[in-house]
Amino acid sequence: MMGKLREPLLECSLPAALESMGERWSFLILRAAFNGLHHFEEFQSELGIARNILANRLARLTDHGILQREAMPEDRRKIQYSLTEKGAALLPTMIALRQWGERWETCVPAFPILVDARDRRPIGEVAVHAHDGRVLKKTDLIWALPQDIAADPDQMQAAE
Amino acid sequence: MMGKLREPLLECSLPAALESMGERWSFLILRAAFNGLHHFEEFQSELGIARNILANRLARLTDHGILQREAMPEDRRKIQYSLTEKGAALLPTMIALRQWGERWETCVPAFPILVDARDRRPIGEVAVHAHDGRVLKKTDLIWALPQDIAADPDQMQAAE
DNA sequence: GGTTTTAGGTTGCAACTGGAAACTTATAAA
DNA sequence: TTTATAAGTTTCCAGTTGCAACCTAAAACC
Repeated sequence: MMGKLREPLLECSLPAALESMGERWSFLILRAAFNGLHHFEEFQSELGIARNILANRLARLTDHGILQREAMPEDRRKIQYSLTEKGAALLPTMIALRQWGERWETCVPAFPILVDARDRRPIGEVAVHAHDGRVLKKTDLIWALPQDIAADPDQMQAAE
Repeated sequence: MMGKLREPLLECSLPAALESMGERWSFLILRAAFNGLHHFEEFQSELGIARNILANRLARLTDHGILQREAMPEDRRKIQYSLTEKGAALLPTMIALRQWGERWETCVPAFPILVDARDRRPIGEVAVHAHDGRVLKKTDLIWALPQDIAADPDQMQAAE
């Protein structure tokens, strides 16, 4: 990830991502949503978060299109919060952070264990992969300008 | 990620991970470190962060073993901050969050582009993979108890 | 149809956290 | 010896968070 070229540190998408997810509780609320929680009181009692902060975060996550709120038809007092496509797209980030915490902070395997529903085998470690599937480390990455990027063989074939 | 079984929402490794990385600026400082920044003034001028907060975050990240600090031998005023192995292990999390921001927030491809140093081709999307490499979505995941986990074929072979 | 219950919030207030700018300390350069 | 510089500290103020108590609109009960 070294080299002369460097990422512009403040115009990139990471600050944009942190705009919606960088506040305290946001990740924990998101995880609760991934775990099937849907209602204000569920979040409140499971997480032990203050009600005003929870209300604030749910509104913020909804504003950012990460959660969607919908009044339940059978009891219109009940609001169901559920992940949007955009919210669900945070799955790899969340699992990556969880795996990191497991490996480097708690140092105990999570319990219960997250497995592939199809074959009930544990999921792999989230990693950065090359186009061909090799796992890449920090030192394997560099920044490149569009013209320095190797062409996709499929595209080359199509162009021939 | 549904089913009767659910993750204990407050004893898991995610809160532990957020303990060190959940504060404002932590991720941006980490990213700057990945981009080869090493010194207080570099972080300060690149990120525009308040000096006291920067000092606080650098100390916190150092305490948590994510960065290490070392006075440079040629100029002992200069402190070099660099990523530890533990800090470098946050690479997949950071790339995942960046890719998410790129896809769902800024909606423009990052520039410059992160490529594999070996073949200069863009890196893949960070995703959750099954043991055999299939990409898993939220609905493909379930929580399992140790006894419900399918055995690893390699281990089975070894046991036979 | 009037009272009660409940989900999902607000409000008020104390404690904590974040930021800008000035100040400090140790080291190095002139 | 003075001056400059890296890396913080300190001060002060504004904004955010957390907790408890209160509010409100929609069901549910009678």
